[in-house]
Amino acid sequence: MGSRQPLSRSRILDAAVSFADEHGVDALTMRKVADALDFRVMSLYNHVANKQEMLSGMLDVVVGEIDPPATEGSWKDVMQASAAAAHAVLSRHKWAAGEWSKRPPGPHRLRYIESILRILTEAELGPEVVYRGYHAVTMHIVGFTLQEIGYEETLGDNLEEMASAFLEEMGADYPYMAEHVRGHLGDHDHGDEFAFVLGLILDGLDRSTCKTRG
Amino acid sequence: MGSRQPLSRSRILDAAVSFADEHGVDALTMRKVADALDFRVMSLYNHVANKQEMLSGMLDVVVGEIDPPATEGSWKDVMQASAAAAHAVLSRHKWAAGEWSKRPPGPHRLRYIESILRILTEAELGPEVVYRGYHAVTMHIVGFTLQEIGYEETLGDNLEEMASAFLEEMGADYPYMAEHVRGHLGDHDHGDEFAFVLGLILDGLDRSTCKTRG
DNA sequence: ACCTGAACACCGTTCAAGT
DNA sequence: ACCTGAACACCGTTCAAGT
Repeated sequence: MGSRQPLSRSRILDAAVSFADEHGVDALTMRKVADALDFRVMSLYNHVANKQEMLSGMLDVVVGEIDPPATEGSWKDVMQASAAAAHAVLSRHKWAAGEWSKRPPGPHRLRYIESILRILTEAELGPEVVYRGYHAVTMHIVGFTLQEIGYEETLGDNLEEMASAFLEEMGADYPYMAEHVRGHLGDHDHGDEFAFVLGLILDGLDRSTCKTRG
Repeated sequence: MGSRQPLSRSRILDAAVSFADEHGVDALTMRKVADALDFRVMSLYNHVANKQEMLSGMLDVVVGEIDPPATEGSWKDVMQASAAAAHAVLSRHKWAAGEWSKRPPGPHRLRYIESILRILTEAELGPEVVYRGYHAVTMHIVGFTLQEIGYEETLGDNLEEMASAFLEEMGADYPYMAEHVRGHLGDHDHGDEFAFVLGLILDGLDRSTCKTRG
């Protein structure tokens, strides 16, 4: 808590990330971050420009936790593993996916983007498929995680309770949704959906390259 | 502006949506919404519970603008058209995609979800593919739009300028990104990326059904 | 160079008072 | 039933003063 080492940008970002992990990004306040570090608010402004810039820095700290992709293996396996690593990190910092598209990329994210593009380029998919594939893959990583977290948070802790309440109240009006909710509840194993959908995209990219080639 | 009809939940939501469209959701304030309607702040609380609930209502207003899917045609065509309609609406209200995963679904969104599930169910893909397909499709609609808007907003109005500045400064350090940025800048037509990636997903779902069917 | 007290212009929300 | 003045506990940020 109140460790009285001198303040620094890095210590501020770390404290802010921890706070957001624990209390959510909506509760994040310059004053709360300063409190956690046992300094007064205004001191923060000696090391970060303002709250927006601090949030950009926080996201880049998180992106820095994503392991760089493997240097060998089939491109699809490498891509799947790298996406899984990103997914794990974004699941650990539940506020981060929501910030992803709002913040300009910092140094860690630039390197991350570069690594994704490298995988796709070295797969020799052709420039057009690389271009579109990059957007498709990053969209999936961030979008899927965001959706997953959204489910958890809006349904709250008592997931089962909420779901069965929905089934009783509105199940008759929304038959297809009722069926879907039953799918969420049931003990049926849906496997790794994140990897499954990414697989569809990667296979599709592969196939559309073949079409272009031949 | 200051039309002095009596206040109502619906008028408040409409005014708030207009304000967010014009100035962004970060600038949205209870006081500003009240000002736009020529009432005082506190009056809003007679019609909406609080700011969070107002935002949920605003998102549901936006979802209500999405045309319901066609009742005939191949399931992929229907899905593509419905997704395009949603994409158009979310592009018109640039703040909405970012709220999507944060807000509990309102009545319009429940009907929207139901319509997506109906399309997939009637396509006879099998329960497992319907379950995963629903997540994949909604993820794509919201995630892709979010990413598109993020590009626009972080790059700002002077897109070309920013991009060529990046190319000169960091092009050497990030060769793959440099190539990608050139793709964004060039006059090469990339076609409808939104539809293209959704196509990969829909074809993949179709194919994985065939596999399951055996 | 870095920390901070005081201050400013704003927030969301409540509550009692009006009509 | 709906509107509102006053107030409360908070914000982000600036600036001049301290060391």
